[in-house]
Amino acid sequence: MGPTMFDVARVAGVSVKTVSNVINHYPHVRPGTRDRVNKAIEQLDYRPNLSARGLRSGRTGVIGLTVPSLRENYFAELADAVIRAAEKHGLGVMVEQTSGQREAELRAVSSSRPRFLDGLLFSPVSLGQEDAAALAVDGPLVLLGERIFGGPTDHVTMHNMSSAQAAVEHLLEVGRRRIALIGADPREGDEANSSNLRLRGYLRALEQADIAVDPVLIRPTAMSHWNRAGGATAAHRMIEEGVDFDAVFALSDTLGLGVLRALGEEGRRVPDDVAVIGFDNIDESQYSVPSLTTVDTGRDEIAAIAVDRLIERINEKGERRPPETFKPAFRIVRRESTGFTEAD
Amino acid sequence: MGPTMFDVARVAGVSVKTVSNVINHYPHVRPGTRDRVNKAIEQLDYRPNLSARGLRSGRTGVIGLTVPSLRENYFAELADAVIRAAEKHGLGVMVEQTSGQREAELRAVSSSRPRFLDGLLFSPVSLGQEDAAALAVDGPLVLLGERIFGGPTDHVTMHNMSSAQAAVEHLLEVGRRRIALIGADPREGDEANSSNLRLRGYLRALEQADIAVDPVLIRPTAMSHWNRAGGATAAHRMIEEGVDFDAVFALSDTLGLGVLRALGEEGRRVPDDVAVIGFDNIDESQYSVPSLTTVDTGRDEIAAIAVDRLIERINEKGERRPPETFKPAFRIVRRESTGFTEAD
DNA sequence: ACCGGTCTCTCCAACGTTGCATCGGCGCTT
DNA sequence: AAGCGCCGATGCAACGTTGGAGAGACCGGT
Repeated sequence: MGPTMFDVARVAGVSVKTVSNVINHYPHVRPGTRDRVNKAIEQLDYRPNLSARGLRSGRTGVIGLTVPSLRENYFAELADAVIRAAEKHGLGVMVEQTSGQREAELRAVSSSRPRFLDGLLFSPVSLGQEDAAALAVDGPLVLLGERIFGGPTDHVTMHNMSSAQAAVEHLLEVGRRRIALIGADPREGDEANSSNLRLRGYLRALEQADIAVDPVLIRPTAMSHWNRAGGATAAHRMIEEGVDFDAVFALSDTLGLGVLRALGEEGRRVPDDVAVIGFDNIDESQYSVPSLTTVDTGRDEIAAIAVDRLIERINEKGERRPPETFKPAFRIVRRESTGFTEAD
Repeated sequence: MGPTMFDVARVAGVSVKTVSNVINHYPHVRPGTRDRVNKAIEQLDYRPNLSARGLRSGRTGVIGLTVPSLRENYFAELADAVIRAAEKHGLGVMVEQTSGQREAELRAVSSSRPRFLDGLLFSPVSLGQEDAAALAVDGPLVLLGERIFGGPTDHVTMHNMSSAQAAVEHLLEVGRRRIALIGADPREGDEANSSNLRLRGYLRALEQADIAVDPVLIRPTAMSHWNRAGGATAAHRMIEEGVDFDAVFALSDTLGLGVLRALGEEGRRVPDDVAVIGFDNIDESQYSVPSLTTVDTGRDEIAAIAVDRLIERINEKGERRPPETFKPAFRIVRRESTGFTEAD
């Protein structure tokens, strides 16, 4: 066990409380005293014991980030952004994975999670609107994603509908008319999830361009198959069925990368025969062959906002600000898969 | 603030310590008492305060994982594996990123890191053999990767040399003779890092096949450019220089994916004109066009071993086992980029 | 019936830190 | 010169938990 405040106090010739005051930047400490204490801290390589601090003050300086899986590039990059944002505020990040399982997601927000996180950033994929109540408990919580709206917590999401609309408009601009959508929600209903919101943007873009919607172009893919394999399968099947299309709007980049692969295997040239746009702007899309045009949803900003809101909630005393929803700006990143060569 | 042991004790009609005993599976508690306590715990939704436990027992149940960046697929997948392995033992994982910077790496193992992690898994890229001493401090530590050998800690690494040799032998088996190596260390010396160890495997394979080494085929790439862009650049340059080659051994999958892209752009067919093998077996390599043959280095096993060793160190009392090095088995995963269609 | 040992549970103290109360001294106002 | 308020520092208690010691009940062997 390392040195404690007591040791620092002894070396600096002050009381333990004064050491605490210096560390916490309490203003009424004479510069000379402060220096002596800091020198002693350095000399002993003293570091505060976060357990003790957490016990006494109720703060540990650690927040949680709960995502489906770091193997999905989007979430790995989100985690990277969150860790960077948290670090700026001196917070550590404990990462938990749910594999997208309902069980695990419920566990993450409620019981059995030991008490020691100052707050939680939570990106559910299985919990839905009907579980909004489950989020009412358990300390500062900021929600990421679009599974649950109007819940009791702050919520950082993205301009799903308008950015999807812009994506489709981009395909229209490059002259496409038979635009397939890959990644539609295979379930009934119009629950406000990523799929359905982006679908609405697609429909709206077509409507405004006076293009009739052909249901055969709307290709369902369960969220659990929102990966390269799922995208490839969907594209293969569409071709197998003889569907006529000259563009694909993939509802995620990984779906889009799978589509690119399948189109290559089927001998369709991208973008000549088929233009493809993805969604998320993961690092990888920049390096695929061809590179993938996509929607940048402002991931870094999402992370920064989420961390800021969470910190605000953590510091909240009695008066509680009502829950808010935040949506950073998006932009279309034009790349080879829609006929451009330079990004940005 | 939630219920405490005191509340549970009151409801169950026992002492606080008995509650503690039940929670910690102390054997001498009557089943009836245990049930009453468990019922009270459930009823109150009691969860232990890890700060208090950590303060009293010196354990927090959280380990650290320090990697360069989660944006690199290899490390994202490693983090995934570590988190899963740790979860099996009831441990949480706090992830820190260093961006591969020496400063940040030194900070991670030594001062300023607040005391509350039970132990640390550390994967340095900038620290080298000369920094081995810096690792002597600061509690349980298990090293990942091949930057530092013979240090004062346990070390989980991989069969770099023999698996690289096997990779090159695979290329020889499919009839290639002019095998380029992309990702060599541009610096002088033969420090035992990933690059140089894999280079040795390459050299040994050629030697055993009685093929002369052509230095022009050994292409340097700084570790900081071990990504798709770096691989693409290296391949482009090699073609620009008019180098004759019929295979590429990329020292990482991301380098290999960049090579695939560049070869496509240059009109070289893979595997017909050039066979390519990567290293790491990241998820993505399975879905590239063409899919990338690679070396699976046993990432899950690395994570499991590392967590197990770390836990063992954490539980170590006085007698210290001398530091050990572990290397899980590897295997070659044959895919399209060397002329195979089925993985496994 | 007695004794030693085991089982079940309890009491007390301690982990390292910070919130609160307080205290002497100094400078400024009246 | 007395009073007031601020500055700089201190001491004490408390956060929720667990280690250790120990008390009483119970058991089996003699």
